[in-house]
Amino acid sequence: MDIQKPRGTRDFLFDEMRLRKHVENTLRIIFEAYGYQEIKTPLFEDLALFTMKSGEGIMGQIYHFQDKGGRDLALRPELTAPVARLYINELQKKSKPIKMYYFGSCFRYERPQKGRWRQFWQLGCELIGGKSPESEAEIIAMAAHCLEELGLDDFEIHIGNLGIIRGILDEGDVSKEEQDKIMAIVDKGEVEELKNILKEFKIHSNTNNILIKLIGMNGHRETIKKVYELIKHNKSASKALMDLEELLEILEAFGFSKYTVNMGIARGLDYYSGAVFEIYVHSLGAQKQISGGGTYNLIELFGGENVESTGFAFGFDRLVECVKKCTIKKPQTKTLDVFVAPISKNMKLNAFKIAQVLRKYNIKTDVDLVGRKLKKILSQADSLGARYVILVGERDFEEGKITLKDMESHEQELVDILEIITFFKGRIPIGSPNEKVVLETSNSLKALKKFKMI
RNA sequence: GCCGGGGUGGGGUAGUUGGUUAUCCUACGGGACUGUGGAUCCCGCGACUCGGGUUCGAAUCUCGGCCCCGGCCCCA
Repeated sequence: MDIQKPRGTRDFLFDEMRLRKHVENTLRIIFEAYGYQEIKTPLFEDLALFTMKSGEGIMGQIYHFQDKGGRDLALRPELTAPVARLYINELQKKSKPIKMYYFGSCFRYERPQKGRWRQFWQLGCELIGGKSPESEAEIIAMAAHCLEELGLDDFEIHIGNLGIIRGILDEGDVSKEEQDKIMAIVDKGEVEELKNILKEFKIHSNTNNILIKLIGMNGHRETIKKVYELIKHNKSASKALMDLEELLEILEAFGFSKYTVNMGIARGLDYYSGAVFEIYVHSLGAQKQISGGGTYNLIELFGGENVESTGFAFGFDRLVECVKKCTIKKPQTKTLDVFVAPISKNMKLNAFKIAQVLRKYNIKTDVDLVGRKLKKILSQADSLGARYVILVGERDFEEGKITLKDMESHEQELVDILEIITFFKGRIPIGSPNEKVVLETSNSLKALKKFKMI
């Protein structure tokens, strides 16, 4: 029987996991440097959590099932809603702002393609109860910080504010439903399609013209002025534009100014209310967006108080792809520092004892478990990338010594059993166990030495 | 859901106008080598994605499924 992994899922092997862990740890450190604390929510939730937010339309892409109790459950397709739920359940009365981050996999039943899988990972955060342009700016600065720390430089951060288009549409007396449809098409960036739907909805030509011009506008900070000329007659759109300008000003104070102002960012969903941003890496191909976020009002939708919330998430898998292609290679940590090789069978137990001492010092140590010949053991140690091999042989052992072989220089030297840890100090990363363990290991080595001296 | 390209040992491949025992490299296991790794030699292991059809005979032709790759749709 040949069982394959489910479509759109992946196995990650050693090298891949090492890279993923590197990316994960890098981001964790930065998120925590900005004061975020990690949370974890269930892998599956009540189905309604996801349908009430986005409507039944998303059902086609949800992994949905009934448990033995007949409950309708769903593997989470994203993490924003679960985090909002967690906030309502647990954190409503905490002092604001609350900063939390998460890392976990999500599931969507979609056609797999480059940059898109059925199980994928998101690493993101939510900032609940912050003030608007400040929180947004800090979050965008943090996102940029992450990318820079990972050594990426071909990313683009596009920032917009939904209040601008909404303001114009309100002014044109466009209904809520029609607005949402229009926003969805703006998000796609299809100008022709937009023209058609504006015609279909019989939108006033004045509003129409402004919109068409507006969504094509993007650039650096000077774009604000151009947009202002276009929409200055509209009070709420102007207010949103001012917010956006303030955001940019703060963002620059936070040290990031490589942004692109983009009026065409709409994020598709109607619960976004203020600033929105998306990050692209064009070299990724069709699925080039690695991150998206903004300010939204989801908590109220779920029955909480009206509290402003800003958040974003990285498409973790896509981020890893970027890092993979990036020329700046991270220093590769050795998977193994030491391999302990008994030269003859009767040295086996001694080899185990020595290995165990090294492990107490957090030295990455492996030892022969299958009783192979020395030649094979060395070959094994070599293919594992071991930096050193400790040869435990009878002749050396008679003198209370072992042979320490440097696999890179091919040199070897006799080292006193009691000096093993000392030998490694300064050569490989070494832990500092507590006093009790130090004493134990030291006694263990002494016993080993005495054992053979007799 | 749609379009296109694919699927031969663990990895990479040759073979595909149908015709012996399916090629080579690598990896892996063992040995030559009883205390010294990446070398060499020998031995071993191991594959035609699955199912139906055509045929005396299918890895090869044909149909369908599954899976992979790229794209469309979608993308909370």
